[in-house]
Amino acid sequence: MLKRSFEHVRQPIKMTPHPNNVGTTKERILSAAEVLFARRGFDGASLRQLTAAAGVNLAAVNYHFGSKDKLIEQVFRRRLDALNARRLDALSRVIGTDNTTLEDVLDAYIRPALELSHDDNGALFMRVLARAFAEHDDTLRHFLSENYGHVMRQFTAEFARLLPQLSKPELYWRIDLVTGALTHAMSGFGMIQRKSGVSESVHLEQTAQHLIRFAVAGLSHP
Amino acid sequence: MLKRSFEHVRQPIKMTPHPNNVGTTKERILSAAEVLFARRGFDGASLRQLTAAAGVNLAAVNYHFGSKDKLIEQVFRRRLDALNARRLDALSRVIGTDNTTLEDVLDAYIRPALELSHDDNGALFMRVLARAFAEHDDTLRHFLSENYGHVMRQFTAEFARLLPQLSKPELYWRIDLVTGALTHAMSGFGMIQRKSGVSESVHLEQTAQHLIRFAVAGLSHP
DNA sequence: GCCTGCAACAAACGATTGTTTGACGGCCGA
DNA sequence: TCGGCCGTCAAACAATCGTTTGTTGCAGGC
Repeated sequence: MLKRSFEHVRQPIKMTPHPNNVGTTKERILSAAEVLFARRGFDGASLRQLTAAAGVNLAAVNYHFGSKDKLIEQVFRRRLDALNARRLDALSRVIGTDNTTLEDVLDAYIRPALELSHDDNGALFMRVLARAFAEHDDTLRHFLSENYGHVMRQFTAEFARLLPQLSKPELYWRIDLVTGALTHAMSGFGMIQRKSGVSESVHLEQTAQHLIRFAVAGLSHP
Repeated sequence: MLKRSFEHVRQPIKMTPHPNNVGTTKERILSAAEVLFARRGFDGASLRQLTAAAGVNLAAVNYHFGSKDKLIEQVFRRRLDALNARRLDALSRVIGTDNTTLEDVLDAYIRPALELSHDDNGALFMRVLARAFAEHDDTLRHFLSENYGHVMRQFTAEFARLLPQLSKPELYWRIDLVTGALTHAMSGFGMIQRKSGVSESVHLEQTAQHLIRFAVAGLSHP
């Protein structure tokens, strides 16, 4: 029997009143939203908690963003724009040569995501993203596809070039499973947690190495 | 720009009024809860939507379960008890012999989960589970660990026996990543969708094959 | 000096939330 | 036949939700 049920998921939580006493009102709202959406979900985090945590007035969200839903969209855009720009930048530096390896492309795919998940509140955003994936929502699917689908297509094309022996469906399957492993690792739910004696940058490097070797094996096995 | 924002995630939805006109009130509530929690999340699904879908009175949830949170817990228990019983049963049939293969153990681990995700409303429960994972909640973590941790430990021990060359941390990493791929595949968000011409059972078999071969490669690479 | 536009604020809006209440009716054992 | 439990029901509860309102202070342009 659970001593405490799942109730706390939707219970009010304690927060330091003004973790963000710097930056513009919009930025403070975005940062506070990222934290609270990660902790409580889109429905679970109320605008009152959110604006209190940001140290701004309740009406500021509707004033600056129009609605709570528009705010959610902006939280996505702010992080995903940066993530995908870095992914494409990293990819452009490793392709086009004859000796491009699978590890290179996977590194360009994985490392920007891992770095995002290790800086600042980026890890929290990864949980927001994992939540959104779990929502399994068609509108989100379209949003991601329309705005960031070209990134995925570019990586897929490169994987196809490096793995010519795989049929299209087979390749898609394997990329899908790699993405699942990556998402899971970044959301940080699994057994693996950073050891107390290990620095943040070392842990990032270890994670990247494990992921890349795992992905290489999963993608290129006969 | 999104034509429609993420708003619909929290908008009222249309449902057939009484999809479950059979079974006891408790069972009808549990089934309806599974469907609605998967579609809208724990916060997004209100007791009024839920009881209306089940065709029961609003107060029935609090009467039979005590609270909404207790109901959530029961939704978990009903499915996870069955899943883990089948996992342990499948595992017990493949271990203990000298010629147990990695494929056998992975099959015992993956197939019950996939079969659950393909029968009845089981696929919806998988989305509930994926959501819960994304919630990244400590109470949920403890609940899963206390109630079903022994299953995971048994599989881990078997993996360790079959992969003696791997250090403990290395093994945990790889199992973690396999779990991520499995969860992702079952939540059904990825690119791979069942083709219209493929029957449900064939698709299950294909998914199992892809997952097992991917997992074998990821677990046992040098 | 006056006016306009922006940003922030307290206060209130109607709607919806989970939960509780008390009454009603049918069933079963005594 | 009576009495008591059990499941169901409409109705109401206080609390909280996202959003809107009207007002205030403070800039910079004319």
